[in-house]
Amino acid sequence: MSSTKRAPHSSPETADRIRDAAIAEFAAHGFVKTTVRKIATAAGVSPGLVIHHFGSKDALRVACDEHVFAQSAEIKKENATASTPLIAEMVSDGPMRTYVEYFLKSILDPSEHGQRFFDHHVEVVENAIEEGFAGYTFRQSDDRRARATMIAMLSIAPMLVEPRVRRVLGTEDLEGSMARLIPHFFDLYRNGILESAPEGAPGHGYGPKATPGSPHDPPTDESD
Amino acid sequence: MSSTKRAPHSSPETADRIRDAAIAEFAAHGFVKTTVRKIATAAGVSPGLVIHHFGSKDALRVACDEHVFAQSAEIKKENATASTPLIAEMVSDGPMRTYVEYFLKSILDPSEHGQRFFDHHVEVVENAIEEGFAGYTFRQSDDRRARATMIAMLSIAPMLVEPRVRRVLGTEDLEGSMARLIPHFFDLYRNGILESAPEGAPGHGYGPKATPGSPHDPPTDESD
DNA sequence: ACCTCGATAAAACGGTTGTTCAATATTAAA
DNA sequence: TTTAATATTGAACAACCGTTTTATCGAGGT
Repeated sequence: MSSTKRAPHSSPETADRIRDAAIAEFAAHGFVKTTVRKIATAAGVSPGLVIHHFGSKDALRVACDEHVFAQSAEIKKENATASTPLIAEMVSDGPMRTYVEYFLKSILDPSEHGQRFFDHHVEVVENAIEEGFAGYTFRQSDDRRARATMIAMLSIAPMLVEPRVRRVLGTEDLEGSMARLIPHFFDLYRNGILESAPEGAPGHGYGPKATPGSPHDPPTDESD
Repeated sequence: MSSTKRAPHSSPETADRIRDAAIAEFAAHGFVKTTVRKIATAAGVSPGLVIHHFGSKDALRVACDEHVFAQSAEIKKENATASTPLIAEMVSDGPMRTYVEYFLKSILDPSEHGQRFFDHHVEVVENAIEEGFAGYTFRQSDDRRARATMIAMLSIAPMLVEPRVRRVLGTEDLEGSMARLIPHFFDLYRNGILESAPEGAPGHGYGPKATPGSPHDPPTDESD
């Protein structure tokens, strides 16, 4: 028994090629605009074969989700002991950048898939806040979850609107935009951006008469 | 000569009703997912009438762009002398909130329309940085444009990912999520979030060996 | 050799899309 | 009242969507 049951006909990695083409298309144009026919053309196969291998467009998306999740986890693991900083890994070209864009498209799409990605990202950030990250330590807060959520938002916001930033700053690619913005983010993280607050200004609240009932018992976390 | 040439038949504000329905649909579901038929149903007319009044779906979008831009400018003007803080105006229900969501959907859509919105927003923020805003003053920077771009990003990021934040924090609506997050944003703006940096850490740069050529002559804006 | 089975392509199917067309209704002007 | 013009509808159109069907081909097992 030779036990190789698959690949009776031609290439056995055709399904992988279709999946990779789908990931690239989804990452570039989102899920609604990407059609099965475009994926098939990009993979060099017929539209029917895409369905044959994955059952449906939605099932193909699930397969892409799992592959992106697993692969980016592996890249992160390799990167933990490597010399490349992971922020540079995200910005520079390569598979990780495609995965990040896939991840962003998932978050923006109002479907269940993206929620998993975002939940996981907040969890990662929450750990980074407590244990430090790349030598940096963070000021803690009573409401750890909300603080981690805010920082998670800060970390994905630049890539979400980078195509717009490009035109405002005159930069030509993601690396250029980031090189221009990152100094300001570091300055924000270290020193804040406010120079002075109006007299009698509270540490938070929208303004004078906002949130009359304090709806969710917001923790007072003014550290000093 | 009575000079009223329009409205020979029934309601003359039918076109306005169609436009408002389109704005609501675009703001809620984006441009790709919104169909002419859904707009027509929401406005209580036939699909053909939508095209009759605006020519095409894209031309309708242009009309919506202009209306949203003009109306939100007017609301801002009214708000400048009113008691309601404009952040509360954005978060609370009402027409402004729909316009903000329309604005966000435009930014995310890779079309020319959203760029105008983002450019304008950065300009508004740049003015606010120089002249102060609601009693707050901001630390300045050499690269004013990049700093304004960063702050503009920070101001729209929370609403971009709020649907995801909802599930992470257990909040039930936009107001609840913001009430939970805003204290942390104020803390970030006033004090930053870093407690300590690794020894020999520069004020910026991705990490140890990043940006070897200093590609865009980033301004050194460490204020102190 | 035969048989089976999965990979694959080509075509077709039903549904939805944006848009057009023909017909009707209604009002302003003559 | 007649006429011209526009608002409005309902049906139809071509294009495209995801999916199904049909048929062909080739490799393995027996």
